[in-house]
Amino acid sequence: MSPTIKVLLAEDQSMVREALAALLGLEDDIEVVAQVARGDEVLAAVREHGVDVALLDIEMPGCTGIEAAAQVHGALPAVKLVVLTTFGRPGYLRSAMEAGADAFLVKDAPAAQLAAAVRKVLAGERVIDPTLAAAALAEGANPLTDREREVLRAAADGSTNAELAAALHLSQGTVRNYLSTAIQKLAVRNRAEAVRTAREKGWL
Amino acid sequence: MSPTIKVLLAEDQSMVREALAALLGLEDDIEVVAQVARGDEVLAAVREHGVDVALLDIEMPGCTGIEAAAQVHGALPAVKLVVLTTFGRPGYLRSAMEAGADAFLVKDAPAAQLAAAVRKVLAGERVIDPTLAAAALAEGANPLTDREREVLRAAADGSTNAELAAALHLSQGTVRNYLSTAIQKLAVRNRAEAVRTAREKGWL
DNA sequence: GCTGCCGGATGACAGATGTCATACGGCGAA
DNA sequence: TTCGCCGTATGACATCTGTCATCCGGCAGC
Repeated sequence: MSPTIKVLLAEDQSMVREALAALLGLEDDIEVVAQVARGDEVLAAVREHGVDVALLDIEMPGCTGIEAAAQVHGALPAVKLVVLTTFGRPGYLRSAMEAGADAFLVKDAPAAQLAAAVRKVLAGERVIDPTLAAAALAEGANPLTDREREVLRAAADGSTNAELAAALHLSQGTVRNYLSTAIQKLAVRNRAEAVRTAREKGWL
Repeated sequence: MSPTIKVLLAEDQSMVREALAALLGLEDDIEVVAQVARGDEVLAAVREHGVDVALLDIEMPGCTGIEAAAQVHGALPAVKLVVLTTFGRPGYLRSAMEAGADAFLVKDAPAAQLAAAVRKVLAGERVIDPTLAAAALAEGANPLTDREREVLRAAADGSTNAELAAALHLSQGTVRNYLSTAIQKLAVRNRAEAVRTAREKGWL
């Protein structure tokens, strides 16, 4: 009856990407018309191929799937967006939704949900794992300020205060202040734990 | 001519696992006869289904794909082992080979290499990315002692010296000594960097 | 039987990190 | 307009971390 659904797949690991394409290729009503390996190639590819639904992994070089989703949503609001991720972090779900995503799937969900989600978003539905949705709501919003987040992100690789200060054009004392407040807000005891929990919650 | 190749797929993320199954299902001479999501279910499944080739992801609950490979290699040496991983860490390659793996593939290699590797290992070949092999050789062996590795692994989540000491039944001073030697061996400047580089090299 | 290395420990010291009080300009909400 | 928060900064202080020298018992290799 209706023409096939044109899907774009954005995922950096070729093997996974092509495997997902094979999976979707088994569906009669779905056609993978484009594949990209970088977040910053998504928008152009969506435009070029007249994509109906974009399937976006979060962790990608160039820019994240969430940023790509925001770009597509801004430029072509009719395109449906499915965000697909390894990590079921509530903060990711929240950001994805704010970026205009229509569905949020974790990669350890059954494969059948992928094609199902594609059809549902095209029908105007939103697809979100209820457990994750609950977790996202229960956890509340990111308590970190922009600067705190930046400093924490920069500190994630084990850089010292002096290096952070140089990299962010701040004084060492200020760096310590930000880390200190971040540590308190996250209710942890040092920067390493702060990085860890912020990551887990998708707040980084 | 020859009967189909019986393959087992071990990978914890359902969506990826089933997608890889779909991919391999497109090949006439390959049949995915078993899928497991945990490392500790591999050996039993290999036995039960008379598997020819086991495809093992490294990061899995239960036990790692490398440990699973060692088990299978010990119990059923005729079974060919393909280790598949997200991270092309030279240390992983080294451990995989020591565990008896016949092939080592990274997930960002083209999908076609998967079926190709399955056929090659069955023909007695070994399949290893030459760049990775070079990196593994260039890097040398893991310089960390068992204890240093344990302490570093335990320190990875940001635990303080006191917690590490308690968890590992050591004195705080000893914990600091191990971390200090690990930091020197890895040529870095603090425990966070040590964790980071040890992870990168697959030495953790 | 030495010589090394590993696991384990102590003490001392320097430098890094975390906390707190305090300050100032800007900006948004009440 | 006043209050509060953010970004930025300083100084002082306590604690944590990293380094080093030194020690012990055990065990492997020469």
